[in-house]
Parts: sequence; C-alpha cells; structure tokens
Amino acid sequence: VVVTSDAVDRILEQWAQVDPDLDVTPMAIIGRVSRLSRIVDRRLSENFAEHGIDDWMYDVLATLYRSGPPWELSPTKLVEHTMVTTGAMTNRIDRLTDRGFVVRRHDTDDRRRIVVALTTSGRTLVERVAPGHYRYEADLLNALSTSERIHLEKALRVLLIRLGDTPFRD
Amino acid sequence: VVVTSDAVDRILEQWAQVDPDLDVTPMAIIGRVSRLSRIVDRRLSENFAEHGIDDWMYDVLATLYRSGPPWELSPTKLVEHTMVTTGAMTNRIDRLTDRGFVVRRHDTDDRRRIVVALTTSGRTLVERVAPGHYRYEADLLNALSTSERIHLEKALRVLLIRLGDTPFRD
DNA sequence: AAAGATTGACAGTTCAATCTTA
DNA sequence: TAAGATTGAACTGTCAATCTTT
Repeated sequence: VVVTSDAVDRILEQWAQVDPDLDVTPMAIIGRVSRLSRIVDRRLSENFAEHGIDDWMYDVLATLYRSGPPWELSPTKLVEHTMVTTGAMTNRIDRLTDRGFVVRRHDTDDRRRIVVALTTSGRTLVERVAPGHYRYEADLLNALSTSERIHLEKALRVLLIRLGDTPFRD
Repeated sequence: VVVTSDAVDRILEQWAQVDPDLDVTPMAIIGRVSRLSRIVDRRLSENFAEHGIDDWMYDVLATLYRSGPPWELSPTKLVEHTMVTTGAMTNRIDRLTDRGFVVRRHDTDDRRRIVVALTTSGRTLVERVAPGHYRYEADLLNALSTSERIHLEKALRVLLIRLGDTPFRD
C-alpha cells in the first residue's frame, strides 16, 4: 500500500471539520517544517549516539572545524553560529572541555576575551563523524528527485532570508 | 540592497574551503529546515506570549480543540499528536490544569484511563488566539508565490511520509 | 503480565544578575 | 559605561522506575 498523506493532512482535515471558516493552510508548510525538523533531529541523534556524542556536541565541534585553521572561535562567535544563548554555550564548552574535545585559552591582548580551540582529539572526531553524518542526511533526501531538491532548497532559502537569517561575518 | 544568500550558504562555502571532497550538500535542505523551524518557533512564541501563554500550551489546547466535541482526549492520544513523551505530557496537563484551561476526569469504565477535557476557558482561549496565529504564519509565507508554496508543501509531505510521519488514528 | 499514567533524577536551555576587564 | 563570559534559578524535556488497574 502506498501512503499518500501525512500527519499534517489529518490535522488540516480536523480543522476543516471543526472550523471551516478558519484559514489554517499556512500550517501545511509551517507545521510540516516543524515536524520534519524534530523527526530528522531524532534520527540524526541516533547516528551521533553511535559515536558516543550528543547532537549539540557535533553542532559546536563542526562549527569550529569548518572555520578552518587554527580551528578556534570565541564563545560569542560560536553563539552566533549555533542559535543558542551565551549561557548555554558556556555550559557546552564546559562539557566539551571535560571530554577533551576543546580547550579554553585567554586572549593575550584583551583579557575579557576567551578563545575556544579544537584539540586534535576534537578534530579527529569531526573527521570521523562527518562523512557518515552527511551520507545519512543524503539518504533521508533520496525520496526527492534532483529537481525537487533544487526547488525545495530555493524556497527554504527565500523564507530564511525573509526571516532575516543572513550570513554572519567571520 | 537585495539579500540573495542566507546563513546556510555561508556554511556551505566554509565546508567547501576546508574539505572540498566532503559532500555536505544535504545540509542545503536539512540545515535549512532545522534553522527555519527554530526561527519560526521563536517568532510564533512572541505572538503566544502576547496572549499570556507558552507555545506548548497552544500545542495541547489546539489539539483538544480540533478533536471537536466533547473536546477531550486521553494523555496517550495527546502524546501521539504532540511529539513529546508521556512524562512531559503529565507535566503539561498539570500546568494547564493550574491555569484552568483543562480538567482531568477518570474514565468510569476503565479506571486506569484519564480523560483530559478542555474547559470553557480553554476553548475560548483557542478561539481568541488561533486566527491571529495563522494570520501570522501566513504573513511569514507571503514571500513565496502560490506555485512555490504548492511545490514546497508537496516536497515536505514526501519527506515526512518517507520518515514515517503517517496519520494517527482517532 | 500488560496498559495507562505518574514520579523523580538528570540534562540542557533561557533569562537576568554578576564578575572582570577595557 | 560597555563588552565578554560566567553563574544560578526556573523551566521543560527525556528516560527509567513505579503505582494502579485490567
């Protein structure tokens, strides 16, 4: 049997029954984005767990990694990339330090500043986890044709730009 | 100035510089879904806050509301709809009870079962919040043409079905 | 046993207040 | 004063254990 409707279709039906005058159609997109994000997050977490890490760890470590040599950023920069508050970032850095994936260094010029640097162990971890991670993501997307993927990507970019998610400075 | 790239484009660029052989293109979609979901959630929260509620409250109350008369569901049913665990749901019901939006009733036939019922106050709240909520969502989507919206919706549905997010039973 | 709901320990986040340095 | 980072309280989530009823 081929499934042609998802959970959001069912929810839209319910609204149509209960309040036909209310226009809930935006949910067809917004609701799906929300559900998809959560479901994908869960799947990816399982993958990370097999490598002994949590998803938020990859979030930080990969951000440092792709910043390139010398693989270090201030907590403030990390916050800009990762969409969490500075308080959360302090906690994340603590945990990553405990695990030996990063080290804190004081900036010699401005002693208010801290630099978070990837250790060799942290760099190795990203290199070990990343390929499988993106392969797994690619696998989730193989239900879409190339053309569908291009359209989807474009539409999502439009929405993100409209919401002000513009590129950060280095 | 017209912005033509978003934060994810920048991240893809960084990866290309650091590791050109790694195929990170799935992130063009998965990463955007994740960011979009978080950003939208935040915006919608502001809207809910103006009505004095948290987003998870609307999540539960709207689920009860759209189930139609007599506006009641068991905690287990609520869990199936809202993508949280039973422990979280018990807590949510406690809070909503404190606020007077729902009441717990024991099932007379099977005393293991509880029914969560929307109060008049809870129903009124949904009726007051819902229209503005969906209008706000619609506003976020007005950057897309009708055709783009249809394609986007279809692609998201395909992904959700592929991930097993099929309709629940009543 | 198994189903349904609750509990309590733990983790991670936000937010406002605080500390240090510029 | 302001910038950058940290702290601690409050909140919400997960997960495993537990309690009650079937």
